[in-house]
Amino acid sequence: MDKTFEPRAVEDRWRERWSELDAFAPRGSGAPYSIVIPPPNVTGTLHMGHAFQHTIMDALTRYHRMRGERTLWQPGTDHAGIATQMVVERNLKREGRSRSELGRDTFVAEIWKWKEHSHAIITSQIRRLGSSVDWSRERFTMDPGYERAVVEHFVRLHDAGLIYRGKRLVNWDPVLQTAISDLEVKQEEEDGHLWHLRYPLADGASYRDERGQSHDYIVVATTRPETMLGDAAVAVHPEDPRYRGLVGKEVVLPLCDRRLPIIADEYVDRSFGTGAVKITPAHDFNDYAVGQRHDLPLTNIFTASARIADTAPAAYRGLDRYEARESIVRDLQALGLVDRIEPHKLKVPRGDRTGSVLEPWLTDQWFVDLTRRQLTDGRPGGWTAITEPALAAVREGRIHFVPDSWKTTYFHWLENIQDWCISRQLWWGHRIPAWYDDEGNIYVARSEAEARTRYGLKPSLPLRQDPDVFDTWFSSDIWPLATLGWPDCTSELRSFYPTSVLVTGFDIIFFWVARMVMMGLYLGDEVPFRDVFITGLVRDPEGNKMSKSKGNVLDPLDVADGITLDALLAKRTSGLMQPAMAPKIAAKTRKDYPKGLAPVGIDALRFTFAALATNGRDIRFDAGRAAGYRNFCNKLWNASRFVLMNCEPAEAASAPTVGTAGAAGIASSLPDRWIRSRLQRVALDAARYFADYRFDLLARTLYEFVWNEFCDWYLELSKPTLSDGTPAERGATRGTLVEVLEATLRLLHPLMPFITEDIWQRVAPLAGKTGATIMLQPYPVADEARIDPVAEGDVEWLKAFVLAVRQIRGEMDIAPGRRLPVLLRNADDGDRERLARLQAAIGTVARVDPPRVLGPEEPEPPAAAALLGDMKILVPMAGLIDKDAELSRLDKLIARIERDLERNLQRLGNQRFIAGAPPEVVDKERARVAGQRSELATLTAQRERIRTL
RNA sequence: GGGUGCUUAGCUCAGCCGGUAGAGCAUCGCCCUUACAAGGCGGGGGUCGGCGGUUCGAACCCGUCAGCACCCACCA
Repeated sequence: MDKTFEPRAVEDRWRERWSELDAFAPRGSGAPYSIVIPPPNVTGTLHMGHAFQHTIMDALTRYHRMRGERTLWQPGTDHAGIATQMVVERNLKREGRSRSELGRDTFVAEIWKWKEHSHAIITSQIRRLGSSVDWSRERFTMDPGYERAVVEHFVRLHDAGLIYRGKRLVNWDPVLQTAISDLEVKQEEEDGHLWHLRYPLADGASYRDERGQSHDYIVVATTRPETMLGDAAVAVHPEDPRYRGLVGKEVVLPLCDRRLPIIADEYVDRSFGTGAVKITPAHDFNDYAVGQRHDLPLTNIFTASARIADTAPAAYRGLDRYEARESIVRDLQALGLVDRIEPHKLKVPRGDRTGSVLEPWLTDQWFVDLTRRQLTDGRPGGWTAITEPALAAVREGRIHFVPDSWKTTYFHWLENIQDWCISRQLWWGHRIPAWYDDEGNIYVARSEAEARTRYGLKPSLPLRQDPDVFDTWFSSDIWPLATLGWPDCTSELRSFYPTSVLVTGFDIIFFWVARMVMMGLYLGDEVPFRDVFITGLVRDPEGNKMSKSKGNVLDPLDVADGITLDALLAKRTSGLMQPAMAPKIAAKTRKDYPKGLAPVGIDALRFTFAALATNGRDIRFDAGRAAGYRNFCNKLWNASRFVLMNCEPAEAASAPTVGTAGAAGIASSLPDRWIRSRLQRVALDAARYFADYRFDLLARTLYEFVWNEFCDWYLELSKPTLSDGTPAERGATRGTLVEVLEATLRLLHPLMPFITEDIWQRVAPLAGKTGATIMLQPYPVADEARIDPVAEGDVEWLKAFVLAVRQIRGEMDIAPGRRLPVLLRNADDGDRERLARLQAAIGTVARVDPPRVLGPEEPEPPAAAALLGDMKILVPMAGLIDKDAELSRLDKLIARIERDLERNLQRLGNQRFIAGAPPEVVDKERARVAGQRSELATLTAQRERIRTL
């Protein structure tokens, strides 16, 4: 083995080998365990968040596979309608081409080309990460079988009365020129103005203001003066005394030569502005509702690109909405109709993809009814809305959120849900399976041919398919079903649905999780997954969200493989939407990664994600942490080298190598029993942490076991046996080394697949194990009979002994290599017995001569002292230890004990503590105080002795 | 306007059922001790955001305030 762990070579070797072995496919006849991948968008490449979630999913997959379950991790990718179309449009724009120029078919062909490109990158990234997905089952949301499922999905919902088409006010993106759903709208507070406009009263009516002054107009306040062209009324509150006499009268809409009624509606807030509101039903969601109540006409004044339409006065037609605003305000000012303009903060709706300001716009769209319709397919169980079973499933615990608190968010959204607009005026996506004849009749069916037979249409009747496509999420909400073969009742569907767990981010609980639950229950008659493990977001070192535009993204493979500062700078500053940001991005990058990133390898990257995966919280990616786990890999690598050097047949020729420790009458040494005992406890913990999705605690437990117990203590304790033990003793220790290392590799494998596989291949034969891959070996299960509290106690004693000597050595700056004499005072029988057994180990590990127990009357030489219970450990000072240094060390020790003792005495002096606390706590406290008192006495005496030298 | 989460060492974070605060990184000292200098050994470093309450005992439970973050919502 090389002296240092070189991740890349190891990764490449095993990735290929696993692929040859077809080891990722479900096998065996165990209980099924399945995870569907949240399909990455084919918009580009995987980011840190994907790598994070993949770590978790792969750890779960490998763990359950090793436990012998029939395990499937279903892979695939998502066509991601808007997102992908935008990427391709942007690329075209760079080449000076456009979507409209290409036409639909050519454009879609371009997107397919892009899809292949992005898909190739994504799948190679997934392979690099070691994700053990079953590639043979890979799906894409637009592959033919999936397409069929999406059509079936729509038709079934439609036939059950859960789909309708209608002219509604929707969120319209004038740049993309498509409707989007409520979820895709981001409301941001922005600085704007509140324009107070005077609308003249008709027929000589008048309005008296608070000060009794009479006006021939009323003032309405608006943040969007240009929408006045579409006004249908002015509304006041029914109980507003200021306007009581005006309700039912009319105003003259300036610039438009129209009369508008003054209406009364509870919607109006009397305290805002003047208490009078212009109502524009076709361009505002609230006004739309008011308009419905009062039967107001809908005047659509915008075109699809948010220019003024021909329904408006000629003067403004064709103007962009903001040009129109300026122009209208100018004209109103000229007429003296602008009362005043105030600065005002308002919520501006923007598309989460384009960032463009959205318009509420009146169009024909398809909706899923999530609120009010009765199902017409006679479904048993009292379905009222499709949301109800989805709420019940979580409420009744058939689906568990981890962390549990996310269910609140889920409930809140489903309980306040609106109908879902699923049609998009895009070219990339699933065409809606609906056909129209020339009279506008709609025929929904699985195909045009089916439409004709279903609705009895003549073959000659011309039909046009709806040009729109579905919202991406309308196809991904059946992902767990469709990837397993639905609508066919395949054996995969039967065994792997419901899936075991969904691992995803909180940002798509609404978009995806809730909708999958609804559709899974409706179409699949079962929840789509039992657990939902919600991960946090991966953020940059300052806690900012990672995004290309902020220039703070990291490619997970760059973390694994390392990247120079220059290359990272180039990646982050190229192809920016706002090139002006480049210097700022470069500066921040230089600050965060002054030397670029050193390679850490996939295993360390994965271990980092696991260790940071605490309780669903967002994580700040910490390159230092990753480097620490790279060191951990190296530690494991070198510990394995040590084991192999000492246990490989050539090295071990002089003694029995392995075999089961304890077999053949070989007595296990204390350290052997201790480390095996610890191993059982670790296996116990690991099982618990997997069950609880506590990957952070899992990682920490394994890290500490390997480093702090196996390496720091067990390997050191094995050395004297390996060099000086009898052949039988050596054989037993070799057996334990190999046995514990081999099991540890299996414990670690789900988190660190590559390094564990590579080492396991060399270690397994020594442990008498065979197998093509560690992946298919059983995950260690604790054997509680091998937990050995006596051995654990003995080793604790030994560690305390060694630490005491090391403390003296360290504080006195005595070279580690220098052997020290040690004398003992007050050793009781237990101490003597342990000493006899552990003398060799102590000698090697603490680098001391065999400790000698002083006789009762034997005088004590000047020495530095430490305590182990009542036993005093003495390191004679002669030629080694400076008197003042030892005095100050003792002072420090004494001060610390005094401080603690004082606090504890105070506690014991408290009657209510004695009376109120459980007796065992009080006893523990008493024992502690007694110990501290005696330590203090001994150390104080020791200090006096040294002082008087 | 509702809701959720967070605040612990210089930094990033653990801390389970309430019982004397932990890790990694950073820092200081001694060491190239044949598994590992990507290492070993030792040290220093915390009023657990503030205040109040419950309790024999609070980082942990309750209340409150402050700050930060996020989510939802139709106030022109």
